[in-house]
Amino acid sequence: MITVDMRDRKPIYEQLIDNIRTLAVQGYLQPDEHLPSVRQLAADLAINPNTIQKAYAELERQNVIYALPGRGNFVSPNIGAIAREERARQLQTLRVQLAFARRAGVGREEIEALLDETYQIPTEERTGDINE
Amino acid sequence: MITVDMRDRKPIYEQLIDNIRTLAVQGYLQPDEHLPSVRQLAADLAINPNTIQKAYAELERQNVIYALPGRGNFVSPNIGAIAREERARQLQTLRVQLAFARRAGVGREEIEALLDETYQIPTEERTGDINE
DNA sequence: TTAACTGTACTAACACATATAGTACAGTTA
DNA sequence: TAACTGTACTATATGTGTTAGTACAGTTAA
Repeated sequence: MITVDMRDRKPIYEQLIDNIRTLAVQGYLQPDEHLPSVRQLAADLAINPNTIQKAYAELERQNVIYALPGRGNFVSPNIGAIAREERARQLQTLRVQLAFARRAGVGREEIEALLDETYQIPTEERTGDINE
Repeated sequence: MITVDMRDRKPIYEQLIDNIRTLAVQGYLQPDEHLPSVRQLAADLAINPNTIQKAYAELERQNVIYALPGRGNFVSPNIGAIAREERARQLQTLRVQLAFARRAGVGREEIEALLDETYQIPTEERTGDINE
């Protein structure tokens, strides 16, 4: 489900970019799946079509989706490369955050406990339904 | 050393807040140490005094520093509570980032490797010199 | 006492990013 | 043909961050 949070400090178009890329990378959107049109998604989320267009344009630049003028926007078929990039980015962000945590006085044992917690919960189900 | 990065998306006053709080919490600034005056720091960093004032005001609100009108701004003597808050915040941020990393497909072993890397490097030296 | 510091409180102006509103045009589809 | 689609504009509004300038009261040292 594509959503936005108006109270979030992050701009709407960035929320959309991260949201849709995550959905695509994690398999909640199938390759070549037809995304909602600019005007339709704008109506659904009650925001301006220009904002949707801005997000779609950036997602196309990132090769997460592709556009066929007159037809619509579609999920990129080779999402694997995007997934690898996303994975690398999350790993790098985690590396930085680990350093911050250590400098703040967090002990390794505490992080191990967090790891247990994080990997305890089983992986979520994936379907082709965009609304999940 | 108090610094700002003009290219950073984060506002200058927020950089200053995080920067100074980190220096205080990690012992690079001593309790009751005299901070640079609003006008002096503005001159050093080549930014507007109002921006410094905004950061100092917020740091005082967070009990990281205290102000004596006519005298200057000083590091809070009971920085311990601030340090505990900072530690909790970093832990919470780490918790969220771990969840993101897992969802992006990062395996537990990779994170264990990052942990080794993070806790391998010995702790840095701390001095009372503000310029370190 | 005076001069030079200090924090603090304003107003005004500017720059920038975000978001909205409206219009237009060309390609696609039923 | 009608109703979709993406795309490209211009204009406007808004909020945030930053700068500029002024002012006033408290502190400190010569």
